[in-house]
Formats: sequence, C-alpha cells, structure tokens
Amino acid sequence: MAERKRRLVAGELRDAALMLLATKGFDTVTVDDIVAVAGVSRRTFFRYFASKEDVVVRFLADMGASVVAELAARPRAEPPSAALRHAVWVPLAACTDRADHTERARIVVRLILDTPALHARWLDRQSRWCDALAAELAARHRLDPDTDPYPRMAAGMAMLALDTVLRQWQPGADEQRLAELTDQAFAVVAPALDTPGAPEPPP
Amino acid sequence: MAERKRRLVAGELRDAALMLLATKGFDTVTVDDIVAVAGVSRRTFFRYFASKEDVVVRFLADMGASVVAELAARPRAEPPSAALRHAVWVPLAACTDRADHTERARIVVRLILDTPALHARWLDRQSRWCDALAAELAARHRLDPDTDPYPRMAAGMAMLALDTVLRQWQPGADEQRLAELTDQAFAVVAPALDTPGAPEPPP
DNA sequence: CCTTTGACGGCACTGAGTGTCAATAGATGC
DNA sequence: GCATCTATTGACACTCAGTGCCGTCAAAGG
Repeated sequence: MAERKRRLVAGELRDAALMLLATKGFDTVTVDDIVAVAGVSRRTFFRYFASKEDVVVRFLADMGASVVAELAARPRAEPPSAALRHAVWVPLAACTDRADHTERARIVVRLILDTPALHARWLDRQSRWCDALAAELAARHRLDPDTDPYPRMAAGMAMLALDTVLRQWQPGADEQRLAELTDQAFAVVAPALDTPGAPEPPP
Repeated sequence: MAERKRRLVAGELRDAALMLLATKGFDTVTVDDIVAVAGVSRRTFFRYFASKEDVVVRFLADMGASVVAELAARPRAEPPSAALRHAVWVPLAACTDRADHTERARIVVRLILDTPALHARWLDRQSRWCDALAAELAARHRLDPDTDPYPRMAAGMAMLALDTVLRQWQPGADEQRLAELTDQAFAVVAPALDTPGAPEPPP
C-alpha cells in the first residue's frame, strides 16, 4: 500500500526527468528543475535515486539481471555463442514489447550514448553485469575465473555485441531489425566464443 | 621556459594526488587536501586538471593515442589479431620500462579498477580509443564503419584484452609476465579477429 | 623603463549530494 | 474512537566539485 505510493513517486520522478533531459540535455537540467515538474522536494529525489545519472541508467538496469538470469537458464550443452545470444536478446526484445515503450527506450539509449557522464555510468554498470556473466560462464564450463581469461572475455564480447546493437539502433527500427543487428554482432564474435579448448569441460 | 614550469607544477600536483589517493582512497581525499600538499591554490589545480578523476585517468591517457598510432604503423598484410596485439602491447610494455615506474603504474591501475568513479571515467576514455581504433580498422580493411559491425567489435575486443591483462596484473609481475597475459588474452579473441569474410578487402 | 602577456590566488557562485530534525499521515493496538 | 508507532516527506544546513571573474605579480619584449 505504501509500496504502491513509492512506485508512483518514483515513476513521476523518472518521467519528469526523462522528459526534461531528453529535450534540454543532461547538463543544463538541474535536479531542482526535475523536482519542480514532479512536485516533490529536492531531498526526496535523492531518496529515490542515488544521483542524476541514476535516473537514466536505472531505466535500463533491469537488462543486467535479465541477461545473467537468461544465461543461467540456457541448457549447458548449448554452445556459448548461442547461449549468450539468447541471454542478450531477451532484454533487447523486452524493449520493443510495446510500440510507445520502444521509442522511449531508444531515446534513452541515444541520450546515454551521447552524454559523456551518462555514458561513463552506463559502461560502469555494464562492467558489473560483465562480472556476473563471467562468473556464470566460469561455473557453466568449470573454469577458474581467476586464471582463465576466457570467462571474462566471453562476457565482455557479449556486452560488446549488446553495445554494438544499441549503437546501430536507428529511429523506427522494429523487433525484426534489432534481431538482425544482434545476429550480425554475434556472428562476429562467435568464432572466439565457440573456439575449442576452453569451453569443453572434461567429463 | 614557462613551459617547463608548467610541467613542474603539473608533476607536483599529480604526485601529491597519487600519493594521497592511493593511501587514503579516492572519496575521502578532497581537492583541498591535494593542493595543500602540492603547495598551490585550489583554483590552479583546476587549471591543470579538469576534475579530480582527471588526475588519475590522465596518468594512463597516453596509452590511447599510442594504441591507435601503433596500429596505423603495422603493415596492412598482417592479420588483425597480430596487428592489434602489437598495438596494445607497446603502451603496456611502456609501463614496465623502469622498475619503479612499473609499480606505480600498477598501483594506479588497481586504484582505477577499485574506485567506481574512476572506473567509470576509465571505461569512458577507453571507449573513445575504441572509436579511433574502429575508424583505423575500417580504413585498413576498407569497410564501412556505419554498417559493418566488425571494426567496432574488433576494436572492442582489443580493449577487452587490454582490460583483462590489467585486471590480472599481480604485484611484482614483470614485463615477461605481462607479455604472457597479453598472449593469453589475444589467443581467446584471435579466432573472431581473423575470421574470414570481413577482414579481406576485395582488390 | 614601460607595456604586454600569462599564470596565479582569492573570492563568490552554482549545483550535486548528505545528515539531521520536525511534521505528517497511515497502520496498528487497545 | 483514541493513542501510538512507523515510514515518508520537506526544510535547512553543510561539504565538496567545478567555474567565472578580477586584481596582482613577474617575466618577456620593445
């Protein structure tokens, strides 16, 4: 009950922030501007979001947990390239579930890629997903994550593919188009992901 | 003459900053602390460095330009994995040219990887090198950087290898050890870098 | 010797982010 | 119905990063 109100305020704040940031740019909009539109106090803003960057980055934060969860759900027999492609595709497809949601997601992506401060935060978050992905991959293939570079690099290549897709995301692109871009990106890294030697655990 | 003094002040500031940051941590040290040790005013600090992060990140900034320059200097006939390995190796080897310099570089790397704010800036800088590397790769192989995902992903894989090496850099590791780590990292991505199809330009 | 140039320090200001406290509103117990 | 406990909020004050502005001072150059 109080939980629903929290969600309401957070949504209000997020919508106000995204609207202002997307139109006026990240640096010119202050937190005071955002709270003025949302109708709450400055202090309340920082109770919901750790920083100005956080409002935007959190919008895409679910992707991280999703990617790791999806990878864990894939059958172990599947080659790494296919498993990672699926893991990355699920949250990407979730961006295009409704047409209105799609365009907003694309605008947020563009804002992040074009704003240095946001881009830095985005990369930082991505690198955390990378850690989790690497741990999952190491467990999947029974590799030592401290000495074997494969898990971390494979996770990094998956993130690289995700990044490449988001960068090439043009206005008006639908789910079909995103799927094509994802396939292209993974086609590039697949030879490294599925290279023999590391991935096959000795029975 | 005035130029030499500028360099002197910048060095003083950098040394004071690195000493304080490495011992007390990034967040607890203020710019006032740094300038107190360096013996200049607060305002002067910001004339030399754009931000507190900048002091640390600039320390490794030369690497970026170096990587791109080295790649451009490699013969075109060389396979991408070898060319990129060399390009990444040169600045890495430069970190170990003198023993004292080596250990300081390692401490800075550790500081960056362990401090979220610095890590974010580092990744952001790395992504700029990635842009330049991708452009160079596209030119090398006569590919369209806007539609072909190969150049950007190949550049990203090189950065990924660099990142992996820096992460595995243990105390006391010498140039020999760094070379091993670099070889290991590039062995993972080589199959994707040298995959047929994209890299071979039609004559 | 005088002028111009450039670096420096001091000062004031904006804006992000945090700690604290009092007020308020809703849930709970009697 | 009323008291109470708890969680959320707003207000205020504070620290610190970063910037603009200006007066000063010293060195270069005529």
